[in-house]
Amino acid sequence: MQTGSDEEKWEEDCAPRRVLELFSTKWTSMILHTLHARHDGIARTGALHRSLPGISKKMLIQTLRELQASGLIERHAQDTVPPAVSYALSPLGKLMVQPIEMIYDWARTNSSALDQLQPRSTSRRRP
Amino acid sequence: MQTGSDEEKWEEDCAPRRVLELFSTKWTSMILHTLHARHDGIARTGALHRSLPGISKKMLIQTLRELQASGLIERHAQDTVPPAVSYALSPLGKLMVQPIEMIYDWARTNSSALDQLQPRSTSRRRP
DNA sequence: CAGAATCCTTAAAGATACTG
DNA sequence: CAGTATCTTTAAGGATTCTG
Repeated sequence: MQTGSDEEKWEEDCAPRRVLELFSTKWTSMILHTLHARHDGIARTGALHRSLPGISKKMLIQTLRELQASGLIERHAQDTVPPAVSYALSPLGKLMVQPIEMIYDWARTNSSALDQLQPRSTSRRRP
Repeated sequence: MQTGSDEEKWEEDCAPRRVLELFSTKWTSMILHTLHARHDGIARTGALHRSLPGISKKMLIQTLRELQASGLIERHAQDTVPPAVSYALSPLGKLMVQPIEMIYDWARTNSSALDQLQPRSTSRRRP
């Protein structure tokens, strides 16, 4: 009994669920994390792409667009040729980085325990 | 520069990504959270169902099966009629509850800032 | 370099009905 | 009460090609 209101009101649209939605898109958290932890909050498209093993160009751009629409990152384009585009964490983005880093930190310090986690047998496609 | 190894090795299968995968299944975190926060770690199927607004019976059972296969919960069935089944957090499950609660706590204390988050326009189906 | 435009393949999710 | 069995729908993700 910590805060007083132990009778938590369960709405379908509560703050936790909104955050979880962000986590549910595969690349969202990884992009925000990489932007923060590897590029100090701002990076060009190509650099970002190279820092994210496994992502396709399409998913990178698409997720960046969604992050921009959500107000988590800002897109800065210099009208040169060839074009130079940077993506930077917005203030709201820097806030959202907090829970993401919490997860990353927790995962790293508990990585050995996580080895016991039985992996899900999804997408067992042969190479 | 905190830990020393700032040159983080990026593998596709690292601890953070494994945790994020759990978060990517819609109901996983909510079930674990509910089990922990509303039922003290153990609950019967029906009670759990009633505590999770919006979930279908199929998704509940299906996700419970996956959580069980991952070793996060244990299923206890009494062979009576009608059957009485309980699901309880395993030790590993209690561990995984930690990051989930971190997210929930963070989301609640930052709920006002989260209002600025532009919702994604997915599933705009009319009722 | 950055991105748009297609096409395609899978899962995730949900609705519904049936069973012991 | 707890669970299975189907059947749809939709979205997520990915591969590839083209453009300024």
